[in-house]
Amino acid sequence: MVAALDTRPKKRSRQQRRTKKTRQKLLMAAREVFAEKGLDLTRIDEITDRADVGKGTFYYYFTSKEELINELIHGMLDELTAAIDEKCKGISDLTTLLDKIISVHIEFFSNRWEDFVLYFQGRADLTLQMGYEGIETPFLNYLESIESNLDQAIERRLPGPILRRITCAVAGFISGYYSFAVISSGGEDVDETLRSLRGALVASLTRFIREAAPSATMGDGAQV
Amino acid sequence: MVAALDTRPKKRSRQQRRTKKTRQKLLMAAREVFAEKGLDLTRIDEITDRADVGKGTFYYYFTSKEELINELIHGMLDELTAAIDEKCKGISDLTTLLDKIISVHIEFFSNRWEDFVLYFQGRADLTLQMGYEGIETPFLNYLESIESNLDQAIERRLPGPILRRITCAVAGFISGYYSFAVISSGGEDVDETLRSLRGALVASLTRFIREAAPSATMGDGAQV
DNA sequence: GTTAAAACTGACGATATAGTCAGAAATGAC
DNA sequence: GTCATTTCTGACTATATCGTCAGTTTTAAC
Repeated sequence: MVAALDTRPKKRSRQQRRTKKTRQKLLMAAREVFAEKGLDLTRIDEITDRADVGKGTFYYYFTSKEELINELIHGMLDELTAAIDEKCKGISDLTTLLDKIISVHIEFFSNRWEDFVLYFQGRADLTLQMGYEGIETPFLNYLESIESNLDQAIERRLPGPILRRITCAVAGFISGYYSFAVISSGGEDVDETLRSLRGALVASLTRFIREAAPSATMGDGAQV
Repeated sequence: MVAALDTRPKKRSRQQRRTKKTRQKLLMAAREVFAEKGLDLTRIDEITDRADVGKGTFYYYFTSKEELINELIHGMLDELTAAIDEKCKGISDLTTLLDKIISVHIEFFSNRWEDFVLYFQGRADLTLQMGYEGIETPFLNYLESIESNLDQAIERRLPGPILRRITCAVAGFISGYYSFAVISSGGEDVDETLRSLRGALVASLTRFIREAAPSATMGDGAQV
């Protein structure tokens, strides 16, 4: 009962690899289909077809589409949040920080169109009264990550609600611009387009924060 | 064949009123359900139930859910676009114009949550490869309305692509902020929250445009 | 090789939704 | 009132999707 506890951890590796691979095939297939037809209209059969596994296999790994969506969005946002934390930790200059936050987003979504669709569809789902359960949490974590980094870079401590508004604005600006750029650029060069506006975006966000938090830091030189 | 052309226009008013009312009931019911469950997951029965008409009535007025969605989004965006055109026509000062554009959005969506959901869900749908047909046009009209007003207020003529980028940014910023504010404010005081940031939003957008279009107008005084 | 456990399958029954249609009810014209 | 036209109805059929499960294949352990 106790002795036989770790007989398996290494020898089973073949099976483990197969399991991991199948699971991954399902997740990747789902990401693709979601980007084509949206979360709601995607059918399980379509996912399993694309993953080239039987339908039963899906239910062997997931209990429902909802669980799958949760895992995908959670995974994507956790990764994005981690990237923000890693790249922005300790930056105390606001402009530098904003520049970093934006470039993390650009790099993250670059060549990962499916993930941006997940991000955007997930967010749209949050506007509904009856959306998918459990999506809210990773989005709040994501916001909190941005928020704590901003908090660090703004010397003066701002009241919670104001800081939160600013955070929403920063996150909203980035994704909002991104999404509209998609409509009119036909979807190709969104990264490039965003990249070219990065400087202006940073400058205006810096200004936005100073304006929204009137007494905040003005320490790093002139106003411009 | 020609003489009997306008015998009916006035006398039929009772029936006409009924028709209009029923149609309206269906549209309003759909708006509500869409805001609860999203475009895709809304079933026809749910709309007709809420509108308190038989299911067949839906198909008497619309050929499909897609047509209904088109009409709703088209109507909403046409109204928003018209409001922008009306309120912003002829404003030549960039800051004043941006302030107006933002306040039009705030006023428009104020107490019309269902319309904001339509707006946002519609936009999310545009990120998909296989979304609803015909939604793109009204969104492009909407962008063009903002664009032509911006073009007027920026003294120097900007190259098309750059102007378009700026337009996307303005539209994206507004709706992006709006949508994130919803998540963390619980959905109540979004209007108020946005209103309180309007000044900062205007200032930073002004700056953004000047930054994104380096040689653009600097005529109205200093840099700040 | 044998045996047990884990991974996988796809046909199947249950359920849900779309869209139709023959007829009912309301309205307009007289 | 009658008759014709428009509007409305909800039961019905056809179809699509879900989730299950008895059985097959693969892997691990021996």
